[in-house]
Parts: sequence; structure tokens; C-alpha cells
Amino acid sequence: MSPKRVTIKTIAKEVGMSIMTVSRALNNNSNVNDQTKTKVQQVAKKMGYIPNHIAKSLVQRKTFTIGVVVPEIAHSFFQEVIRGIEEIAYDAGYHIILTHSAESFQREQLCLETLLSKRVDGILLSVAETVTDFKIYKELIRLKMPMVFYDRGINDIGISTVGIDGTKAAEILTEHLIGLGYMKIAHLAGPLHLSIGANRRQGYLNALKRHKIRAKKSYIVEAGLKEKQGYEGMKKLLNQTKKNPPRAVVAVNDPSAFGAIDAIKEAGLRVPEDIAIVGFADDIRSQLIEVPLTTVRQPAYEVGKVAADKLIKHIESKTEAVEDLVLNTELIVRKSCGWSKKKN
Amino acid sequence: MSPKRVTIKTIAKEVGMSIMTVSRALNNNSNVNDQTKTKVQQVAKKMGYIPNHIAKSLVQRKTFTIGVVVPEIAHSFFQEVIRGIEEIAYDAGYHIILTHSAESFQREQLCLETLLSKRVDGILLSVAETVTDFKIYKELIRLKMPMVFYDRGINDIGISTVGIDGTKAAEILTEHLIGLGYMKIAHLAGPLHLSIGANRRQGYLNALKRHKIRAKKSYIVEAGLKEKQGYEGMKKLLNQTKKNPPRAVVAVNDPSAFGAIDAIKEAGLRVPEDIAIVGFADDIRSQLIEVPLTTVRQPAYEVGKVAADKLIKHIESKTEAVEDLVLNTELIVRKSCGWSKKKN
DNA sequence: AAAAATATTGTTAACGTTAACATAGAAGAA
DNA sequence: TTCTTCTATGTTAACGTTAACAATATTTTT
Repeated sequence: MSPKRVTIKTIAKEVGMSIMTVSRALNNNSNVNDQTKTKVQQVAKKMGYIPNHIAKSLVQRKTFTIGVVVPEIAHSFFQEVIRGIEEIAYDAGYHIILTHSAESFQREQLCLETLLSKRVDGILLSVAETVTDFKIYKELIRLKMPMVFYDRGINDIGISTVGIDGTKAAEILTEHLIGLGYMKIAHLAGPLHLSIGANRRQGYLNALKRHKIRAKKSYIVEAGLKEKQGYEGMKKLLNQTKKNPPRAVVAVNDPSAFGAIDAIKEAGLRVPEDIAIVGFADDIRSQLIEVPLTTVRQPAYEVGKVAADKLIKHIESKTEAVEDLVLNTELIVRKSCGWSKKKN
Repeated sequence: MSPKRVTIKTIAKEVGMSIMTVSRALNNNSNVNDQTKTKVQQVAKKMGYIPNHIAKSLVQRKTFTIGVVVPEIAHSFFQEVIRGIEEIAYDAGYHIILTHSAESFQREQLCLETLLSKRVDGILLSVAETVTDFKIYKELIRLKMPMVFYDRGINDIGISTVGIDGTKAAEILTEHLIGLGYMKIAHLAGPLHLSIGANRRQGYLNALKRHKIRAKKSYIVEAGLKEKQGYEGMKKLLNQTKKNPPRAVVAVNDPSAFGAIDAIKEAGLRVPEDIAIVGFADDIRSQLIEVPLTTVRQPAYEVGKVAADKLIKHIESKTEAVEDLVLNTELIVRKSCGWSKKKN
């Protein structure tokens, strides 16, 4: 952008007025003579003036920019969330800087540092899987940086979270299995320090309890959110329950379920005849695989919209309440839970 | 972010040195005593210093930010492109501002104005469907704003474009139909002022010509890139060819094909028995619909990567050549082209 | 030991804008 | 007419940083 830049200074010289008048005229600010205003705006247009938001942001300490941290950009769930965020942000006159933590704690730190340096007005973040240290979130609170967690948050830390009721959804999912007659139900859990991990496990336990099924420690394996970890987790699970293998598995999410299915097949077992499985999140692939996966649909686009909306409220009013917003989920029954088969 | 901010000035006062020394120490710049450097860095950390990129950008006239304009954020193709862009940008130390033109010319103008005002270092853009006036692109060139088109570009305007060889891909697609025995092949074209529209139509015509099939004007309808437009276009096509309806249709893209399928069904015809159809782009839905769609897979993620890479080269070297980069496509044969049926 | 070179630190201005206060002129009120 | 109140514009400083040049202290060379 080399050709000698046009600034309000240039315009001021051209129209023979002070830069302040030009600034006011261009911002349609009060107390500028109508003639002056029109004149300035005409000249600005003619000269090809492009306002410099950087300078404006510096003096006003406001960028109209929202920082978004996504833990897994390849996941359709998050892509839809981004879409929701963009829509709301656009309507409110904000723009978004997109960053990607790739499920890495370190990289998440880096994303946040960048966003702070770029002086975004607020941050939307979904906690990376490998995060175990919440110091930086507390620091952000201390800095009064407006922030909202979406999908994956930290409880009782003073930051609003927008997501689903994972506990309830996992409970419904598990109860669905129980309703089909399964008694020996295992759980491939996610990271328990993340609310999604803890909640889904809790929902699983709640369902068992309600139906007076004793939870077995060996039936719960803390795996992870990725396909590979689901695979490893399932292998471990099969290994430690050889004498009494489960008849159904509640996986923490769909990718994890995909991995688990691989492990089940590898062990020479069939889904759902030998082991039924249900996932969580409704990944696009879930309906495409050989035995389509029973899962829970999360309203990704809505999550993005609501989170962005809440964040902007936080940004624009110091008194906006910190609260958790819970959106509805929907049970999607497909073949992997073996609804049409005999069970035991 | 209210608590009295720590700036290099604050630090300078604390360590009893000039702000310039502090600046140098923090930037690991040459010519600072090692002791001083360590001291300053320690104090900075202790005081919770957060560099202000806004101020830095202002003076250096460089933001390390890339502006991305996406025409349809709900489309999985573009979501994958974004993923590719993010990856390359991250590796090169750039961040991305994501904007959405929603296929609207006006809104695209707005996106570009914003990006200019935010002083991004470069712009990646895929032309919105309703764009017919290229003035602003020329203006960007004049401003020497580094820029690369991805997927949808404008020919011979002096801006690099990263995409696929739409002509060739459409030719292959059409030839596939011809190879299956179809002779009466129609085309639902996209906007012809966009390269993707023009190229795909050309490929369709090339294939016909090569096989000595006369192209009929009534068999070509300029529709649009969206599902609804495909629907309307197909209705029009059926209407204007009542005496001699086509046996196969080459749609400009998958959404358009979906719409066309609806129109075909609505007319009481079957796909592919009565009318075969092929799309373009491999939308995620293409394999899910009742009669899975034969289409062309475009390497979306790769497109994003290559485009970002090219843009960064443009940014970092004034002499980078303007050129069109062409990536390979892959024909995906599914049922909608009726490969297993009789044809005429 | 003086001169030259180098290493380290400091000073000033600039990036492009707006906030806050100041001023001049015009219009209205007394 | 004079005082007051607007209206329109101007002046100055600030936002937080770096570039360019200046100055000082230290080391090296001759």
C-alpha cells in the first residue's frame, strides 16, 4: 500500500481546515457545519481516503474485534460454531480474529497472548483438551477481559459458558441403552478436568443409579476426545474386562466412538450385536459409517450465536451477569445402539 | 482491561532506563547489554506486561494479519479452505480476520473496506456470486494491497488465483456422461462473469465438441450457485425443452444439483432413470442424499494452503509473480449419473 | 596516549487518530 | 447595546510503540 497515503491530515490541508474538523466531519459528529461536512466528505472520497482503524483503536482503546479460539478447526461442530459467531458479530459491527489451539495447552496460551496483544475487545474460547492449568483464565478475569466459554468451559471460575447440558444428555443417552435392555454399560470418558468430560460421566452415572445398576470402576476408562484415544481407551477397556465384557459403551463423543468401533472390530466383535455403542456430538461422519452411530445432536450454530451474543453483552455492559447458558440437545437414534436387535 | 495498564513506559520507570532501551530489550534487539536485557524482561514479566501490537502496527505499518473474505461460510468447501489458510498463516506468524460476503456484492465491498481500514497485510478473497463490477479489485491493485483469489477469481486482472482447472474438470465430467452413452446433455451454468461459471460451461462445450455433439442453446441455462437457483434453473430447462428433454444434466455445482434434483422429482421424473445429473464440488451432502451425486472433488484444504502460501509470498516480496495455480481434481462417480442403468 | 571503533544507552519525532479543552464569531436575551 | 449562549472550528496532548539519529562509555588499534 505504498502510494502516498491519504490521511485526515492530507484532507485537512486540501480543504484548508484543521484535522479535527475533518475528523468530526468524517465521523458525522455533532457541531460541524453541514456545508463543511459535505465538502470534507466529498474531498475524502475524491482523494481515496481510507480510515485507519489501527490509529483509531489505539486512541480509543477499542478494536471492535472479537478473538475466537477453536480447539479443533477440522471438526464440523466447531466450523458451525464459527459460522454462528460470525453472524452475530457481523450484525453487531464486530469482526473476528480466528485462532486455533489444535487441542494444545501451549498453543492455546499463545493464541490468548496474541489476542491480548492485538487488543481484541473480547474472547470466545473452547478449552483445549490438554489444558489442566487455569491460571491464564484467572489472569484474563483480573485484566477484566470480557470472555465467554463455548462448548467446553471451566466451572465456577467466573466466566460465562454457553453449551449444552452434558449431564442430562449423557443421562438420556445412557437411559436409552438401559431402555433397550442393556445392563452392562461401560463409559469411555473424556478429560475429567473439562466440564464436558466430567458432566458426561456424571450423566452416565446418574442414569445407572436411577436404574439401580451398580457402576463398576473397570467399566469406566478415561480416554480422550480424539479418535485415536477412543481406540486406545476401548482396547484398554476390553482388556480389563475380559471375564465380563460390557454389552454397550457410552463414548464421550463421536470421534472417540469411531476409534472404539475400530478397536471392537479389531477384537473380532460386531457392532451392535456384540457391543452396542453410542457417541456424542453428531459428527458428520456419524450417519455415513457402516453402522450409523446413535448420538446426541448439539446445536453448534446456535452455540456460536448465543456465545457471541453473550460476549458482546459482556463487552458493552460491565454489569452483564456471569451465567451458564444451556441449549437443548436431541437424541439421534441410529443403528449402533442395536435398537432392533435382541439384547441382554 | 481496566487495571492501570503496564506499558514499556511503566517498565522504563521501574528499571530506571529509557523506554527505548526497554523496547530493545523486549524485542531481543541487538545492542542491549545482556544484564539489562534480562533485568528488563524479568521486570516486564513480573509487572504483567502485555505488548500492544496495535501501537506497533501503527508505527511499523504492518499488522501480521491476513484478511479472508468467504462468500458462503455455511459451505463445507469454504470451511475446509479456511482450515488450510489458518494452518499456513499460523506457521508464518500471521493471524486471520475472517469476513463473510454472503454472496453479496455490497457486503463484499464492505468486507474489503473493513479489511483495508484494519490495515491487513494482505487479502484472500473468493468472489461473491453477485459481483459484476471489478472496480474495487483494480483499486486494491493500485493500492498495492497484496491479494490472492481462491476458487473464484477474475481472469487477466493482475491478481493471482488459486483454484482448480474448472474447464478440464467439467470436460471430464461431461465426457463421463458421454461415455455412459448420453447424448442429450444439458448444462445448468453458473454466473458467466465468474471464472468458475465460464470455465465449467466451456468444459461442457469442449466435451460435446470433441464428441461431435451439437450444443443446443436451449440446453444451457444460466442459473446460479445456490440450491434455489438450481431448482429454478432446472424448472426453466424442463419447461423450454418439453418436446425434447435432456437425458442428463451437468450442474455447475453440488448445491445447484440438489435444487435441480428437487425440480426433476417435482416434475414426476426420476434420477437417474429419467434424467441423470452430475454436480461439482463434492459437498458433504452429496453422498448422503437418496441417490448419491456424481461430482468432482476439489481439494479445498489444499486450495486454502496454497492460496495462503502464495499470498504470504506476495506480502513478503514485492517481486512475487502474479500467476494462476491449478490444483488437481478427482472425479467421484456415484449413482446419480446412472452408470449401472440403460441409457439413450 | 591519542585516535578510532564499538557497545550501550538516550532523545526526539513520528505513525493517524480522537479527547479535552480553548477560542472566535454569530445569534439571542436582557 | 451589552451580556450570554450557542455553533463551529482550532490547539494541544495523548494512545504505545519504533525509527533515526545523538551521545556517552568502553574497548581496540596504532
